Amino acid sequence: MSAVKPAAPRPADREVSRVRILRAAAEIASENGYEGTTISKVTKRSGLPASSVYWFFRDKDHLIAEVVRHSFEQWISSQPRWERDPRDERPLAEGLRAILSRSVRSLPGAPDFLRIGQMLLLESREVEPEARQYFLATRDEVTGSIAAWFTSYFDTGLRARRPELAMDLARIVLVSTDGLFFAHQIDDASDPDDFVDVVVAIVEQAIASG
Amino acid sequence: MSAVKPAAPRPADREVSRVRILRAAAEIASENGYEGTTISKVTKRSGLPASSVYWFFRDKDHLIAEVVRHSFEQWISSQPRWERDPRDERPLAEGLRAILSRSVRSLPGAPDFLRIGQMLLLESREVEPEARQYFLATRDEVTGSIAAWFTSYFDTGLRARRPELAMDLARIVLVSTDGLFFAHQIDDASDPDDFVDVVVAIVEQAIASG
DNA sequence: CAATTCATGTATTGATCACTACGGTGACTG
DNA sequence: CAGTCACCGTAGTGATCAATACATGAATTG
Repeated sequence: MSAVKPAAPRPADREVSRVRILRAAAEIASENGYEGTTISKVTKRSGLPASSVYWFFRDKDHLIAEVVRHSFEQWISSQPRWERDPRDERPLAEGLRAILSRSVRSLPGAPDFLRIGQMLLLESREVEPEARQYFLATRDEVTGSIAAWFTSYFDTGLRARRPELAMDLARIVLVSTDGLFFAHQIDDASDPDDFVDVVVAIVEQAIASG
Repeated sequence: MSAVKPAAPRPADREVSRVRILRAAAEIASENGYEGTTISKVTKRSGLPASSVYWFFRDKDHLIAEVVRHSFEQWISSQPRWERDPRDERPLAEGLRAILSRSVRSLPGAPDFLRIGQMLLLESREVEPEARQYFLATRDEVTGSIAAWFTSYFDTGLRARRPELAMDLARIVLVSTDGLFFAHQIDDASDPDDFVDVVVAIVEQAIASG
C-alpha cells in the first residue's frame, strides 16, 4: 500500500552467488543432461544451499533456462559479429572464410549452452522446457543475422531472383557448425581449417547452382 | 554339479515381452534422455511390471544399452549395404549418390538408436553408460565399412599416395549425416536430395584437392 | 538504534527413484 | 501327476528427488 523504497541491492554478493550457481549448474547439465541436473548436485558444486538456489531461480526449469541464457551471452560477447563493414571490398568467399575460421576456433572450448541446447533439441518431451524454447529462439536470431550478412553481398538482381538464398546459406552455416561441434565430441582431431574449406565450398556451390 | 537339462525355452512369449519392454524404453529414452528414462515410465508404457523388466535386464544401464543395440539392428537390416558389386562400373559419385539417397530417406523415421546415441555422445558424465560405448563401437564399424567402400574405387596409386583418404571420406559422410539428422529435429523441411548433392560435392572436392 | 531486506543455514515435506523379496501361476517335463 | 522353470503381480526397501518452511544473521535503511 504505502510507498516502499526498493532498497538499493547489496553491492556485489548478489551477482556473485547467482553466477556461482549458474556456473555449477552449467557444468552439471553439460555432463548429465536436463533430467540429470539435480538441485542437490548444484548445491554441492556451488557450495550454496538449496534455499539460495530457489531464492534466485523460480524452479529447476527456470534455472536451466537461465544457464543457457548466461552461457550464450558469455559466448556471444567473444564472437566476431556477423556484420559487414561497408568499406569491405573482399569477395564473399574471403569474408566468409575470415569470419568462420575465427568462430570455429571457439568451438573446442565447448560453450555449455551449445551442448545443453543440442541435448534439449534432441529430446522431444511432452512439456517443453523453457530452456529449449529459448535456445531455439536464439538460434533463429543468429540465423537471421548471418542471412543478413549474406544478403549484403548480393546485388539487387540476385535478391529478387532468389529471395530464399540468404536464409538457406545461413542455415547451411549453422547446420555445418552443429556437425563440427558434434564431431568434436567423438574425436577432437578434426582440423577446423578443413572444415572452413568445406563450408565455403558448399556455399559457393549453393550460390552457383539453382 | 549334476547335469541340469536346460529345459527348452517357452516358444514365443519370451521374445514378445522382451521386445515390448525394449520398444517402450526406446520411446521414452528418445523423449527424455538417459536420466529421464525411469523404470516406472517403462512399466506404464509397456504394460509389464518392474519385476519383468529386471527379469530380462540386469539394471537400467544394461536396459538402455540393449535398447540401442536392438534399435540399431532393426535399422541396419533395412539399410542399403555399403558393399560394392564388383561388376558395378558406375563412377564413384554416381554410386555414392545412389546409396546415400536411399540411406538418407530413412532418417526422418528417426531411428531411436541414433537419437539416443547422439544424446549420449553429448553427455560427458563421470561413469560412461554401457550404451554410449556400444554406440561408439557401432559407429566405428560403420565408418570402417564405408571407408572400405570408398577404397574399392581407388586405384593402387591413389591408395599408396593417400592412405588416409578413405577413412576421411567415411567420416565426412557420417558427420554430414549427423548434421542432417540434427537439422531435422529443428525443422523437417530440409530436402534430402539437396543434402545428397552437398555430400557428393564435398567428397569430390576432398578427392580432387590434397 | 530500531526496522527492514537479503541471503543463507537447517530441517523437512511428499513424491518418485532404482531395485528387490516373494508368492502365484501357467506351461512344460519326467 | 508331481516337479520344475519362466514370467508376472504385489508390495515393499532405503535413497534421492524438487520444493518449502522457517529461523538466523549481516547489511542497509530511516
